[in-house]
Amino acid sequence: MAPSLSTTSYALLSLLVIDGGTDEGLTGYELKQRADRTLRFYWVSPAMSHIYTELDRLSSHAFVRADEDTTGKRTTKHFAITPAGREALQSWLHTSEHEFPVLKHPIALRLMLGSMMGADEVRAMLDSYEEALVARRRELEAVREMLGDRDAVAYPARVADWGLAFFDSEASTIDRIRDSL
Amino acid sequence: MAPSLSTTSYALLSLLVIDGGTDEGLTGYELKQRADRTLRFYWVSPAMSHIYTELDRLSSHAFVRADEDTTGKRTTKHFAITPAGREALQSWLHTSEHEFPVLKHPIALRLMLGSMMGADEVRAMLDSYEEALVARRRELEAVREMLGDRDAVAYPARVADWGLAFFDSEASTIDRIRDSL
DNA sequence: CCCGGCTATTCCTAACTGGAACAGTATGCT
DNA sequence: AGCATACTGTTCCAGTTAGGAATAGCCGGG
Repeated sequence: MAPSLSTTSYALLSLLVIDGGTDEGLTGYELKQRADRTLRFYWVSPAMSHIYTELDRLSSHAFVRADEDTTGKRTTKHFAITPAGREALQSWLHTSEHEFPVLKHPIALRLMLGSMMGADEVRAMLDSYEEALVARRRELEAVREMLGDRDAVAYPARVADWGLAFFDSEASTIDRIRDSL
Repeated sequence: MAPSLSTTSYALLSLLVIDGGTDEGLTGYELKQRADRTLRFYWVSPAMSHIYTELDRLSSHAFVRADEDTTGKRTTKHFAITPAGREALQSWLHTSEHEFPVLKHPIALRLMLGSMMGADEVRAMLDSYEEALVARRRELEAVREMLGDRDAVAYPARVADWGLAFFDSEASTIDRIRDSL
């Protein structure tokens, strides 16, 4: 029955619910910006090309409606979620198969070969990861602050807190490993 | 100069250093088993077909040597890292940009839409994630125990500890979110 | 008016997944 | 010994996901 879409498809659909629910939908470009701002913290930031192919797919299932805007010389498309799309999202939320998170951690991968690097280089690597982590945390903090404690966005706020906790856990792991060298 | 390989290529190369360093190399099949046991905790567990294509690629760069075993009726190939391969791995460790970790978190993604699910269903989802987390943690604990506190595997042990810390952080986040519902 | 940066989309290629198909090997049972 | 079964090992194919570059209109300031 329900066509099996990829998780990223549903992620985009959920962006259309959260960010594009009120007005007349978002362009692929805008969707990319929303994804870069929030989705990337707990999923991926899909490539532009990927977003457009997913939108085509969603469109073919009538889960999104594509409104062409031909006012200028260029026709741009605004995508909005349809009732069928909301239904599909609902039934996906209810399915009990919850996949386990996947962590692709290049730093841990390199740390595995620490003996080929030497303690100094390992320390330098951890330092630069810590810096990147601080920067990334600040970006997420900004998102978190924008959410505030409004009831309407209580769940997104919880997800943001989750991300912050992850960053903090990473930071303290870095400290512990550095001390162990 | 250095042909740019994917991170997964280097990950497989590092498995050949760690697991296949002493004897005469590993088969693609064995490599898959090693990957399933350790690599998946901080990177991915590549599909068999992917492993073989990467081995072909590594072979074409002479970073691995393919020894054909024709003793039985079937010829199997054992792959061992070459000095050139070690060099490539070294220079990857030293030179390349350290990408930021990517976390693909289906549970967080669904939690985002918690208001479409209702508190009970959210709780159920968190419960089942917690269970999966406990199981996964146990598997990693087993790996960690096998490593012990031998100096030779001090770095892999640190990576395993990192993974355990991540699981613990996830568990406590689940608790906190459940309390907030 | 033209230059640079933003908006918007498309195309091409590479990375990666999953499944099926095929075949040899080791084991344990009757 | 014969046989079933599970494990080992490899290849092929079809599809999905991802990244980069190319293209082009839009929009403000000097």
